[in-house]
Amino acid sequence: MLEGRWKLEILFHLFGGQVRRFSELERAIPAVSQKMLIQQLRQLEQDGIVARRVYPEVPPRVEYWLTDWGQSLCPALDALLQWAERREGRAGAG
Amino acid sequence: MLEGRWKLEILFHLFGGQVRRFSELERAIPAVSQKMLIQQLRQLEQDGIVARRVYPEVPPRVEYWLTDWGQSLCPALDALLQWAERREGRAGAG
DNA sequence: CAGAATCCCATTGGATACTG
DNA sequence: CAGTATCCAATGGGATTCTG
Repeated sequence: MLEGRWKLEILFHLFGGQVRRFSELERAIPAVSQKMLIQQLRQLEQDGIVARRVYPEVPPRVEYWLTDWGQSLCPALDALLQWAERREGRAGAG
Repeated sequence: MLEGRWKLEILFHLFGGQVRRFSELERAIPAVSQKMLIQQLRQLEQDGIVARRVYPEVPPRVEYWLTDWGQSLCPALDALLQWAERREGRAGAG
C-alpha cells in the first residue's frame, strides 16, 4: 500500500496536518514527474490516506492533506526514518 | 532499501534472532519464487540487513539471519504492522 | 539443497504534448 | 493550475531449465 517510489516523500510533506496544493508538492519534490505525482496521490487517496479538495475556481486549485488515519502513520514512519538515519554512522559497512 | 515485494515478509521470518535455511524460507513464503527469494536475500545482505553463512557440506546448507542493524528495524516495522492491523476495523472505508 | 542462467511478460515510471 | 493522454524505456518478477 505504501509502495511506489514517491509515496513516502509525499507523506512526509503532509505530516503534521499540513495542507498542500498540487503545485506546492511539485516544487517540494522536484524529481517527481506530474504523472507520477498525480498517480501516487490518487492511490493514496483511494487508500484513504490522503484527502483531496477541489476549489471551483479559475485557475483551478486543489489541496491535499492527510486523513486522520494517514496521520496515524506518522509515528511508524518516523521510527523508520530514525532507523535510516542511524545508517549514516555506518554507511558502507555492509 | 526495503522495497521489493518480499523483503518485509522475509524480515518478519527472521526477527527475534531466528536463523533460517534457504529451504525453510521457501516453505515459509510459499508464494515466492526461488529467483526472487535469492534476489531479495542478496539485496538485504548487501545492505547489511541480513547475514549469510554457507556450510561446506553436501548437500549444501546456507543459513540466513538478521544482523544487529537488521534487528534494530523490528520496532519500526512493528509499528507499521500495528498501523496496518488497525486498518481491518475500517476496511472499505476509503 | 541452494543456487545460476535464461526467457518472457506485466508493471512502473519518465518525457512530452495537450486541455479546461 | 491541475490535470489527461500517449509513447517509450527500465525494472520487477514469474516459469523453466541446468548444476555442483
